[in-house]
Amino acid sequence: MGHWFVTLDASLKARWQKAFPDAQSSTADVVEQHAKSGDLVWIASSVASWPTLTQRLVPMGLTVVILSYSPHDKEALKALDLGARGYVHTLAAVSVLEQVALVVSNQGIWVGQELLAKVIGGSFRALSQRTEAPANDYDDHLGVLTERERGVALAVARGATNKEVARQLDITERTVKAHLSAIFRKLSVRDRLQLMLKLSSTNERVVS
Amino acid sequence: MGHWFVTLDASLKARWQKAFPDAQSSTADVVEQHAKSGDLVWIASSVASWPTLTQRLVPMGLTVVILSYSPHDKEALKALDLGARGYVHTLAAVSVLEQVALVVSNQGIWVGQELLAKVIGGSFRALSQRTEAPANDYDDHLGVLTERERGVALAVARGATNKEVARQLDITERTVKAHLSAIFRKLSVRDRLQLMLKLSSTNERVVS
DNA sequence: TCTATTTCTGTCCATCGGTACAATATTTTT
DNA sequence: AAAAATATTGTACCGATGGACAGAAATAGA
Repeated sequence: MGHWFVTLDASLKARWQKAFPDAQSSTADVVEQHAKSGDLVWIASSVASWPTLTQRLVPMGLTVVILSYSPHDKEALKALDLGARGYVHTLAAVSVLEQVALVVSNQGIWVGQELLAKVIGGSFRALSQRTEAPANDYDDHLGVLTERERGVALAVARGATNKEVARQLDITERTVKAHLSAIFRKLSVRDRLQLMLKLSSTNERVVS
Repeated sequence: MGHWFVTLDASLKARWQKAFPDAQSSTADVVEQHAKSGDLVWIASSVASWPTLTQRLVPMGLTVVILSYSPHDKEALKALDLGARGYVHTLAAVSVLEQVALVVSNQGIWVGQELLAKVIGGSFRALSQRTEAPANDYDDHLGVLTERERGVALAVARGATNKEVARQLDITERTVKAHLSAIFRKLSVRDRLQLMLKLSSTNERVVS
């Protein structure tokens, strides 16, 4: 199994070479063309194209780990969502990187404990609601919305612009506005900011 | 690193003293006032106020483990959601308690394997990374801002419009815009929505 | 004292966001 | 079948937002 490093920061390469002496540091293109199935690819999130790169590499059978200088849950979730199998601090100790390599190359997923706790906590709400409370906080806010409106509301709650929502749902921006007007009226909020607050207050899952 | 025990059950104290001879058994108030950052606090779930106590202790930099006579998934998830880092049976073997202490005091999370398997379907590994530099998340995001910029950022994160912020801080709308421009640049966000997300993601306090 | 930082303000302008009028087609309910 | 709800798109209007140029006063540090 080979290791590949993708970064713009030259100072990182020395660090990584130390952790994995037989690793190769290269560009996105080179990795895409020469990496073999099963190889492990470490990508710095400072590489702007890391999401698309991840999306391309994962289907090729490569294992991707994202490294971030300022790890945060949202980016971690995005990384996992795109198929990455690990999310670590760029400056994690070499011993940690070795452990990460071990875990992810054996079908494991490596993620920080804060995120893990949140994921578990979020699942808890979903589970407990189904088992004992049919009327849940999901319905409290989003239940009055139609399926389509829910989709728009969630996209907006993630910070998307109207244009982005339109692209995501493959409808025109005008339609997004129409749905939003209905959402605002039904939920009694004045704009997308208040909508965001309303949803995030009781429905953390919108970020995942 | 000190150990603190919070319980109403006197019989537990002897047990815990055996596991951790240098530990202190005391009340919630005492712990809150004397425990130091990094200390490990064991709380029996028979203490009715354990959720609120956990919520107060975690932000203080304390590591919290909840002990339950009748462990169940729902309570465990609630504990984790509140920031506890471990959930164990009150009568777990002393050797187990020692392992728990080792894991949680090294940034790990301890939960029963049944729960872990149930919630995450076996795809996650309960390994954890030690994220160095535990600069708190407040400074992570807002530390680079000036005092005034922080005020503007927090107001906007609560969903206020520029006009409202201007009124609140008794400055012109133009000044609010100037501060916002600086905030966006410093925090690398494109607009107030992303700012909102960035702040609420790791700093729940701003929205509450 | 000089400099850098911070705070506050101005105008202009392009874009975004939301509403007010719409209309049409599809699906669901009665 | 008729009615209601849902999903879609259009034009026009206007306030909100954010950047592009600014400038000026106060404060803190060297």
